[in-house]
Amino acid sequence: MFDKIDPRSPTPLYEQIAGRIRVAIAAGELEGGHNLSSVRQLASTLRVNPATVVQAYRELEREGFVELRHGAGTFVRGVSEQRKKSERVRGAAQLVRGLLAEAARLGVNGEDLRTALDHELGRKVP
Amino acid sequence: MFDKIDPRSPTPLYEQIAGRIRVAIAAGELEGGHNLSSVRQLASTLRVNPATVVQAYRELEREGFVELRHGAGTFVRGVSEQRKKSERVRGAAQLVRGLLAEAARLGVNGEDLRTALDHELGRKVP
DNA sequence: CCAAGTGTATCGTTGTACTAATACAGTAAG
DNA sequence: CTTACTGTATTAGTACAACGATACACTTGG
Repeated sequence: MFDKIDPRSPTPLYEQIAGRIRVAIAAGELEGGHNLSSVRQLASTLRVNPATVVQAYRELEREGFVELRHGAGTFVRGVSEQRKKSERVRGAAQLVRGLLAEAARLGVNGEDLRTALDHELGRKVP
Repeated sequence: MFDKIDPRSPTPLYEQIAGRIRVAIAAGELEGGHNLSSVRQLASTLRVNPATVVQAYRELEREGFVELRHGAGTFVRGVSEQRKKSERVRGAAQLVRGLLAEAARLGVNGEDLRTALDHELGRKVP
């Protein structure tokens, strides 16, 4: 899962790490109860400091994707399909609000955004 | 135009300044050729360092909204309605691509985004 | 119980964004 | 020309995020 991680990328290491795991969970590749690599183990694999892995795990914990158990390990949280969907909707709403704020800042209206989104989505799934 | 500017806001001062002017231009309140306040003048008005105003003007220049003329002043660029629209479309597309990248990072799919966008827009313009 | 594993907490170094200070260079009206 | 205005460039200080180093505390299998 972690063949390529780029230390020179503008996106922080811990974000890259969290990102991989996040999508793996969201895609169902990692099921609830799965025991993730330990902090030191993953850090060693990635040639990264353990604290950086911890930061990634903490972010995933705040988002409700994993659970850190002191002395035991880090485990993927089991979430129902129902919950998964509502979480996706909540996440989407938050993203869209950010988008609208940014758009207002640039003088771009909502209709332009809808058109652009349809255009981008249409390209991917025609 | 600059009654309230917040030094304690998380958004940088120069972004706040650029934002006001940007929307004013996009909304047509400032027409092409209009001479903006000088760097020092605006800085004095806002109780801010001139270099901060310069940074705002530079950002607007990169985006093609204004033109800085050494020794003369800073002027609003005249842009045709056609160009304005295409610029808006370009800006919207860029924003949406960023949104999609962020969404992928979080495991949110495009359909969820479209639903969320429609929802948010529907609330504002029912 | 205890040893080897796990996460936790704290601190220091580094890099970068933001803001300011100050000296420089072009323009144009008188 | 001169002067009073414009933008330009360089530098410094501050704040904060990212990353790493190291010592601590909990859990579990033997």
